[in-house]
Amino acid sequence: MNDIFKALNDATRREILDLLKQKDMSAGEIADAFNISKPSISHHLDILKRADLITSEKNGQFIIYSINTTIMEDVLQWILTFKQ
Amino acid sequence: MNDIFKALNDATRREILDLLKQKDMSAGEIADAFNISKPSISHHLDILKRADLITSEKNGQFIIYSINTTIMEDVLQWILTFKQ
DNA sequence: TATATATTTAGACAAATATCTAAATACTTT
DNA sequence: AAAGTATTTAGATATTTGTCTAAATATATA
Repeated sequence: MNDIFKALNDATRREILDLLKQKDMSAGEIADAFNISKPSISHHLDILKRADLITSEKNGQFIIYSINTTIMEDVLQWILTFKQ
Repeated sequence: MNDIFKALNDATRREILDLLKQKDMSAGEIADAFNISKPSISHHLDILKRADLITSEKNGQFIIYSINTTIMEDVLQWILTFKQ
């Protein structure tokens, strides 16, 4: 839970998730969507991956990232404990 | 949304919310539940309050904190955008 | 009014974080 | 094999964060 909230505590990373919600993307495509250096985006992707919020798969010289919605379920459950 | 995720990105603050989920508590009662100084807890309460996750009301020399579940709805909605 | 209790504010400090540039690794193409 | 493209790793740096102690503020009580 710590890793998840840590990962979500950054606007850039939340935007990355918003992008991946729409379609899988390579690291480069993701980086192109931001005004931030590729190494920094790579670091953000690493944090998201450690939190299991995304997965990656190598495809030739590209690395394709996908969102992992099952982890969101954990957050959802935590939030729901406050809903009554 | 930034303030909310920032507030949730700390185990102590999430525990404070878990406590307040059960009942309203004074700052002192909350502090007593942790092995952390009162000023530090006061600081955590401030961050939770800025995020609107809790409210406070003065009662004599005590300040009583309550959870504000309506803000959780915002997080819930954000999470739900990933659920399909 | 003086003392005790509850809480916050102020200021300091070590640890964590987001960012950068330069270099390394891995794959593709010529 | 050499050159180009994609991505990460390494190392540096400024900012943010969580914590502390000491002091200030506010209320209650003797």
